[in-house]
Amino acid sequence: MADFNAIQEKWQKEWEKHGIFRAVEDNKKKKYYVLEMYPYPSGRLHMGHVRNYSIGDAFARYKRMRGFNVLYPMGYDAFGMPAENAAIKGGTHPRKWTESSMSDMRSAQKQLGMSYDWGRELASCDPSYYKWNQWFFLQCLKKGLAYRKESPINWCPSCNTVLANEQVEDGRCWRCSSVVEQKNLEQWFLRITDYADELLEGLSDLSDWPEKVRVMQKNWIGKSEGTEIYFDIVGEDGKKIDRISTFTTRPDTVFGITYLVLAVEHPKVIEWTKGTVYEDKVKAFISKVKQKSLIERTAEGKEKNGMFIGKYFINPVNGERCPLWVADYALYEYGTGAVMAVPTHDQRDFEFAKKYKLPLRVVISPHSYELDAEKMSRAYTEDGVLVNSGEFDGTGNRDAIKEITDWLEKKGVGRRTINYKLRDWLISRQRYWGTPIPIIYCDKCGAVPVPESELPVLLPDDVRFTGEGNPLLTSESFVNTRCPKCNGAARRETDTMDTFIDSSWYYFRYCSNDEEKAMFDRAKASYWMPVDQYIGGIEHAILHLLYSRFFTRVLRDHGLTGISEPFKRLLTQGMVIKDGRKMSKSFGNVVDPKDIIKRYGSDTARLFILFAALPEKELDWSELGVAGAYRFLNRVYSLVESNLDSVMVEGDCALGLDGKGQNPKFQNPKSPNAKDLYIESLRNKTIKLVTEHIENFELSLAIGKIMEFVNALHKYQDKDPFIFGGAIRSLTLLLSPFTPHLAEELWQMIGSEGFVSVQEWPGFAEDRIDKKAEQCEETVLQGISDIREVLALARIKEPKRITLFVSEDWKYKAISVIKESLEIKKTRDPGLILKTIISDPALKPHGKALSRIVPALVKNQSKIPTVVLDQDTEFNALNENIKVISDAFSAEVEIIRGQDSKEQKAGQAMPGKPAILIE
RNA sequence: GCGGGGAUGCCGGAGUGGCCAAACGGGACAGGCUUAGGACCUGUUGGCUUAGUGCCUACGGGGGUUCGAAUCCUCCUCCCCGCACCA
Repeated sequence: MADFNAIQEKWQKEWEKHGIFRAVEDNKKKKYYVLEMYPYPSGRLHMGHVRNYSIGDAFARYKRMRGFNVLYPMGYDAFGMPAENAAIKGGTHPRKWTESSMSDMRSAQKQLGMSYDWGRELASCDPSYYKWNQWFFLQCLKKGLAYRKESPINWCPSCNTVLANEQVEDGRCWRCSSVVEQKNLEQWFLRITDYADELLEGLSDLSDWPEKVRVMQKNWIGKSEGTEIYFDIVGEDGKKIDRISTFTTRPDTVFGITYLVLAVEHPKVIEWTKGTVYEDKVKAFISKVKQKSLIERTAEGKEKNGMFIGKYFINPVNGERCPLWVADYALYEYGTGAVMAVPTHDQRDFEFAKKYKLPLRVVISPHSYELDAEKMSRAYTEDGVLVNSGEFDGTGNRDAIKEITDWLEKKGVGRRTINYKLRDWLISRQRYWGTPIPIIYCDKCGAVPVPESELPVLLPDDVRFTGEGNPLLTSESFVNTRCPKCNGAARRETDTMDTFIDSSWYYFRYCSNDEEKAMFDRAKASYWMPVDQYIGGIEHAILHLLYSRFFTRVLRDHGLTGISEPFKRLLTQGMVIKDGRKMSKSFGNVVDPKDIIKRYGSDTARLFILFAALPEKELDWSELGVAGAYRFLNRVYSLVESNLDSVMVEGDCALGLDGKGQNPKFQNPKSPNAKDLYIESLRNKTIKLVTEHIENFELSLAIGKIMEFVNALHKYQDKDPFIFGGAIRSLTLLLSPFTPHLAEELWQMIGSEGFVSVQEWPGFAEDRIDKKAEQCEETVLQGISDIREVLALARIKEPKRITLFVSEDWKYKAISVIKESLEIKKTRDPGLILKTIISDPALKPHGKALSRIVPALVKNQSKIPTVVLDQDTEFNALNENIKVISDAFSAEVEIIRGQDSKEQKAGQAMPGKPAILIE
């Protein structure tokens, strides 16, 4: 049994000593940037991390072996609440806590054998990093992309800070799950909405992102095209007092408006009721609604509440006067905060109107029946024809959308507009452990930006962590400063930035992590960026990935980069679960990677985790599975160790099936025999499939193929040392991305030079024809399972003639087998020949099958001179098709009739199954 | 409600028109090795079976297309995930 822990330590030291994973810009080489979402250093590496890195490392190693100049860095998302909470609890300074966590994490990552370029490491809590957050913020400020505004915001009472919209899940804080409160505060925002349209448009270019993530982002941005309609507001006396605008996507229903609702936050509600009999009641209603939590207000199936506010509006299309209401179902943040209500054609309005006995009027009539407003049980939201709509009666409702909008625009009572759900990004946080916002408040000059020359604004150390309020407020030396403009006494902004700012550009920083004069070196970034392969959890589908896409565009518009999209290809890895639930402390089902590594070694941990499930899927942790991976690695080790005397490594391939020609040193007179050929062709096939699987991120399938190969090598008797040696060499190369330590060890054992980690990936032949393997003995095989191999052999031998005997059951199958053996892919365009065949009704039954192969054969210029298909007389059509084949190849086609000749020729051919004779 | 993804053998999980009773691994069973256990190796692992290159039943359920369907179309059921009073 191999001592995997010793092997892994040995090679980790060697790799480090020789610095083989360092990435250096080289314009002559094609780059490839592999990146995992940098972790928050919580101090404990969990299985999710191991999975994330195992996937990334396997891919980075593979790409490196494919000859790419690979950038594969690691760093830490080092600002954040847990460090601060630890300080409150334990009295350790967040910096200290974070640094020790990072060091634990780093050593665990090194122990796993990840091939990072550690020279590019970064930590976001480092002043040399967060300085550039501040600089970037100031640039945004100059451009008007950063602004300060008082508005209703989400407040987490437990974290003692505000949250961005993206950080509220089901009305709860994304971190601590406390119920989020609504507050009105003055805060800093980034104007991400300026980029809403571009962020949406850009999604269509991200073809290598999971559909799911793209859809989630699309929904989050929530673009909807519609119409703004203006209504004059009148009092009881009919006198116009104001004007209001509403947003709708259904202008075709304007004639059905019977009331209008305003959101409770809408300032006009207070204004218009002031001093009226409605004032007190409305105020009471508003405060009642506002008291409710976000969860209560948005709960499913919640009953809608509202009240009349004593004012009316005039519908511009028909001059009708209808009542104005305030209601909790209108959202102030969306559209204009005012909604035109059409109860007959909107379910929400319908429910509200029924509850408060507001009138209903049908304006869209279904094609096949008539609606009666009195009898409707729910709103009619399908298409139909306009009725009760004046000059628009009889128009289809979809056409009416355009026509009515045109009409509104012409009359100056409406206009086309676009609405987004996306809100600006609130970046202020009332916490200590983050990037200080570089702003100084002066009584005279207002909010004054810190001059760039004074950056970074350092986080002070003289703070007290009381657990109440922002610790930064306790630092006198930080808070009290002088105004950069007037030099008068002033106070610093004590809010820090959302840590998502840090993670929105760290991937640029890796390109030149030591750059002191800029966020990053533009030239280096333009070599490495964009990230070619990004890997991380689905939980960042919106937050981090949307912010990063926004940041990259801002950087672009600032002239710092030429790209718009930071991540070319994205893989969202699945969760690691155990016993049917997520691995988590609260479920008590956590498996510590350290224990697994100690017991089985890193290679086993990595192999299991990659083999147990496809990367995107959930991975069910299984102790038995881990043991299985461990057994497999032992089997591989002993396969090599106990057969070292049969290993002769003279290149990958003895017979030249890799297309490079036969190895001149290969001269075993008994070889190649069928077993040798089988191993050789399996080797070729394995390389091909493993390569394809890795490219498609089907890592578990790639490993499965390697396992099959190992099983076959175990069964390989009377080994030819060249062929076996070549197979072992290939196997070692294939294993290298997955179990790099064992691969290095094997590489050394078989006497190969250098590190396997930086060898060239093995090649494979797409086409297995090899003229130099002609000497292999003439073979006659029969039976279904052999067809494929026989045809492969046939091609090596360049036979004069192949006779394929098929019974009726097998006609179609045989054709498809030929097709596949000749490596003809699906032909979607059957071309001229197909037309000829199916135009004759007599050919119909087999036309389809043959029509797929014949044009393909022609196109591929198959090297088989003669194809003989046995046939039953009733299948005249087959004859015809064979003629087609014959013409296509200008070759002789023999048709053998009857049982006798079949049995004769095939020798042992059994009825019902095909046989092949090679001459 | 809208959107995305699923349902395969004892289990995890491949397979997207014919080498499919279904890869690979786990588990189980039998045998070998061994003082024994473990480890390792070999074989079996849907049912029937005259043991055959045999038959039947099967890839969530119904219907369809096809010479042929786990795979394509259609309807249905159930599960997971995201968004959700977005006008």
